[in-house]
Amino acid sequence: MPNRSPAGRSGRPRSAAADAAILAATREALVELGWSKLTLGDVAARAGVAKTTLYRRWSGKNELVVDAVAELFDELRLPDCGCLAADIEGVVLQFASILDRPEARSGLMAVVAESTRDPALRERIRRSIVERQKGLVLEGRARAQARGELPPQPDPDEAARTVDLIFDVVAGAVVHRTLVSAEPADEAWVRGFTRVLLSGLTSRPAE
Amino acid sequence: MPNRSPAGRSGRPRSAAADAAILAATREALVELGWSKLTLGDVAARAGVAKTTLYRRWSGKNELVVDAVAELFDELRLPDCGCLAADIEGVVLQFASILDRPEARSGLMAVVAESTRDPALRERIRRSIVERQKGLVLEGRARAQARGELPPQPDPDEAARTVDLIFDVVAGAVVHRTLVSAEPADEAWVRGFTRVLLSGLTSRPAE
Amino acid sequence: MPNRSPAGRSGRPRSAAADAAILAATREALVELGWSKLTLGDVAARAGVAKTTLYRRWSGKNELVVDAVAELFDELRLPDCGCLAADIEGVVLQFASILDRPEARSGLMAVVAESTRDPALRERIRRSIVERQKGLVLEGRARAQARGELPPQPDPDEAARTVDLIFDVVAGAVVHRTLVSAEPADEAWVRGFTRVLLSGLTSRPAE
Amino acid sequence: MPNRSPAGRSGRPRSAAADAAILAATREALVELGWSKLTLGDVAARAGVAKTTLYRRWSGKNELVVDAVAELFDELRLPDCGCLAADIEGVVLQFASILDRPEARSGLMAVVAESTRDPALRERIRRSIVERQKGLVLEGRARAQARGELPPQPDPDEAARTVDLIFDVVAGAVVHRTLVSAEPADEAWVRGFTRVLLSGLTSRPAE
DNA sequence: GTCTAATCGAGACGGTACGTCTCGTCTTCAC
DNA sequence: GTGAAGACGAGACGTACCGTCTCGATTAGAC
Repeated sequence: MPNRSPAGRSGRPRSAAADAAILAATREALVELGWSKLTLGDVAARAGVAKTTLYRRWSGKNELVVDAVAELFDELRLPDCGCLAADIEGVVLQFASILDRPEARSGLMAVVAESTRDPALRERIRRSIVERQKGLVLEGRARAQARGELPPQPDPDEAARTVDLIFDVVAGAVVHRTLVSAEPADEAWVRGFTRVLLSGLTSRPAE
Repeated sequence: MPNRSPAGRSGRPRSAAADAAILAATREALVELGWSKLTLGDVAARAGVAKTTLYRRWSGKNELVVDAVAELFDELRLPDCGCLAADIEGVVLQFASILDRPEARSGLMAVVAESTRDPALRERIRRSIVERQKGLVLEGRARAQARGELPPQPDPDEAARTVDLIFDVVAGAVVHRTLVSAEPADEAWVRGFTRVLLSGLTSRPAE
Repeated sequence: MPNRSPAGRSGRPRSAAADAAILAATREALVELGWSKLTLGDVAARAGVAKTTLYRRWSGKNELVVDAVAELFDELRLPDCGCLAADIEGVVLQFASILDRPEARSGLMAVVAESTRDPALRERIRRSIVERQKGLVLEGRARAQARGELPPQPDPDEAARTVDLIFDVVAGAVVHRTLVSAEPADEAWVRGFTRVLLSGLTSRPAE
Repeated sequence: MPNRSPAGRSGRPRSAAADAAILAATREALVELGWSKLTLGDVAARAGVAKTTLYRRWSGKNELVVDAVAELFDELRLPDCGCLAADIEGVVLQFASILDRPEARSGLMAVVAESTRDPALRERIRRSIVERQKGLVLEGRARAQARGELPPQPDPDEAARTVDLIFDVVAGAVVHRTLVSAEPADEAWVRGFTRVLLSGLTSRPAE
């Protein structure tokens, strides 16, 4: 994830341990200080690394935090519970539990905010964080269509639009619940959300 | 929105024009510089005001930006198109068009990010921005229930939970579409979103 | 000596105490650390002053040290012992005792070295340090000519050249003895030097 | 002049060409950048040599510059013009012409300044630069005494003191004229200086 | 002809200081 | 008492060098 060495050939190679130490230190500092009080000098000191070493690998705070937060999403897995609703509930709960960690809360929205003015940063976020999540949506939808729980969509454009829509609805709702409304996305909420997502508002609650 | 004068009695009264000039300058600076490069000294200079004057009225960058951005949401109105779907589409489009403005894009997510570590700021955002939007949801739901488009919910706790859920789904989806996916929330997307919201994923598209 | 305030009008005036504290701290640091290890951050800390305050007044290390060292030469006075030789011996001893102080030893040659590439610095040294010393030469020569100890020089150009020459010989010899040869310019040495200066090498020693 | 190889036995021998290239690069950098902006990394790059190679041979900037500047003084020769005044004028003009070269102006005073806090450096300067010049004074004085132009000094201590004094006066005056007064030590000045040195201030000018 | 050990270039490393910037406060003077 | 102006202490910024280190690739003599 960090910048590569320029030529790649001669000279002393970059320490691989430093990368890991820096990312861990970044998450630690996010927890303790939050995004706005996090300084690269402090991160370097926590990692036992010189500032220059950090700047050689990342071009700034934004890029560093994206990489540090992205690793949190590595643990996302699509469960296979046998029915679509349970699968959705499972993955949404995982997502919510990641967003519940302070290093994610502090960092994620901040880099998204910065990305509104920095296309390279937006692309980095997309590659590091968003695409992984979208893959889960794709996989879940395919599995549900195979089971007959969702209607098939033969038109690939239409299918892509639907995946994007589902992704924005799911991720957006969880993020908004967690960070804006600042309420826990707990099991009860996830159950309600899944019902609306699958059946819509106009259906009766299934007591 | 800014802090009130302490005693309120004698001496020269505060310039009312200064408040407006400062908020306008803040939005201008947000457009040009974005959140992270915006400085209060710069805002004061744009507004033709001393830094002291600014700090007397707002306690910091976060509070100032919340107030500056909140004014953008004053124009949100619930249309009355006669049917729930059209009402939703109308208000979502309005919301999307506000989020399309650079002063909102840069500022909104940034203050939300900051608010994860600052309860007072979160409360300010809730009062200035979120409650107004939630009011629209409440009003629209009531109207739809009167029309019979939505099932009634006699239990007030259950009703409040539903309003919160709808709000998180609608606002979250639009924000995610606009800022994270960085795609326009245009009419086509809004129509698809409204269909899912009302009918759920399991229903067949209404070709 | 430090830079003046730009407009000179409104706003908080610069602290006069800060100037004195900074110059004193500079001399202290010169004694402890020497020129090359002296840092402006350290000087600011010793003076109980922010780095910005220091940089607002001086444009860099060179200018600051010139001013700090220049104050040491304020105490130079031309004695009036009744005869030229004694007057010269007196003033040279004073000069030597200043050059014996570590804050002068460390700083003076360093700024002279820097001034070889910086005309503005050279001019600052001339105004702050050199002219004062040259004034003593002028005064002493006039007094000696009045006493008949030195031949009169009616041609003003020739007179100016002679003053410059004397100045370079006296100051150069003391500086070279003190800093390059690193031997003390004590009374015995000063006596020998004065004899050569007045009578030349070809004369016999006056035992 | 550079450090010797440690053991001296087997393994690849040090490149002799590198020494010369480094010293030449040092003088080049002194001319272009001056002492304070000269960096060892830059010198190494100019010499086409790795920083390691440079540090293996010299322990720091001071030592390197002393050696680089010392080579400039190799060309100093005592002329034999038949009379003391002409000999002095000749050697002083040579000295002045060396001090007129930018690589000497920038470097010489700087290392002298550093040497006030570094006895090892002072000793290196003495061995590399000062002793050579003092030898010329010794030689010239012996020649002048043989010719009867200077009085003999049978006491060796007294003789040594006189040599030191002459050396400080001559070298100090030229250095001060060149670097502090920043005026050229041209023929006219040298003639005036020599007259004062030999005959003293109290003698009448020999029109 | 190996072997072998010090050399070479390149460049990353932990440090430290740089000079600039912004912060939020304080001090002065004019209205 | 407010307002513009601007100095103040504080501290992070990103860069530049420092002098050291770790690499892989030469080299010259010793075997």
